[in-house]
Amino acid sequence: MGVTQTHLFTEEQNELANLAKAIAHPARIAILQHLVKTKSCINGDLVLEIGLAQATISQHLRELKDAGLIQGTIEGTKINYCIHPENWARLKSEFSSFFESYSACGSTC
Amino acid sequence: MGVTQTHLFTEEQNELANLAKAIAHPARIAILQHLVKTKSCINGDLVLEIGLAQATISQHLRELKDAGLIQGTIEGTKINYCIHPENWARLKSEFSSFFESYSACGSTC
DNA sequence: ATTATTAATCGTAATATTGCAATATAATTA
DNA sequence: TAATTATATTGCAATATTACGATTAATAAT
Repeated sequence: MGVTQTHLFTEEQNELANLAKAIAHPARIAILQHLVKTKSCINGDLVLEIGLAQATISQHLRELKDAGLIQGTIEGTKINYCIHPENWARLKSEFSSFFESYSACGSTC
Repeated sequence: MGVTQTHLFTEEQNELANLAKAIAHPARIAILQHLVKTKSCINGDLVLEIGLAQATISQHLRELKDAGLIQGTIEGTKINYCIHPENWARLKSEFSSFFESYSACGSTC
């Protein structure tokens, strides 16, 4: 045990859960907020901005990249990360439709 | 190690990450979708609906309750769960403002 | 009172995540 | 080429999560 039984759920449910998991850590929230604010940034900035070790930041960046939320372009020895516009929009719309499926009116609890 | 260093982050970042974590599992997404659809439901329904064991569903329900996303009222031997309207609205608005902080126009990647 | 029904809790095993030091890789500069 | 700089990867330890059987608690029905 200890492994999520993804086969029990729909593609949509697993996808939404994975997207949520990608942002389910304050460091990754902080990274995304920094990317949004500065429009782009390099890995080293984040190590200073956030107090975590370089290896840890790199790991969080990879998770965000794997989830498709950010992309990086090589600039010399540095790597310039930024939000992935299309996937960000998709994330936003998937969460929106999830949240909006509930209209608070007729709750019988 | 293995423990998230919450002290490095703002209240807002930790809160958003925790809310994301609450929905970062397909079973919890499925439970919420079922609650949205049926307006209310009991634990036993979910055990049939989803293929997980009763103890596992109960555990997921507690996580959703701890995050404030659902509430339950006792009805005889059963417990009737439903979405927590105010907290759902808060969740929705926090995610909205997070997603909308990024406007896709000026990305320089 | 005893028995059924329903859900929560406990205990435990398996797996995942978080974090970092050390090392490796890749591009730049002297 | 060698040294430097910046990031990725590896290996490992600590902690968290997921899942479920067994048990418990609380109410309902007989």
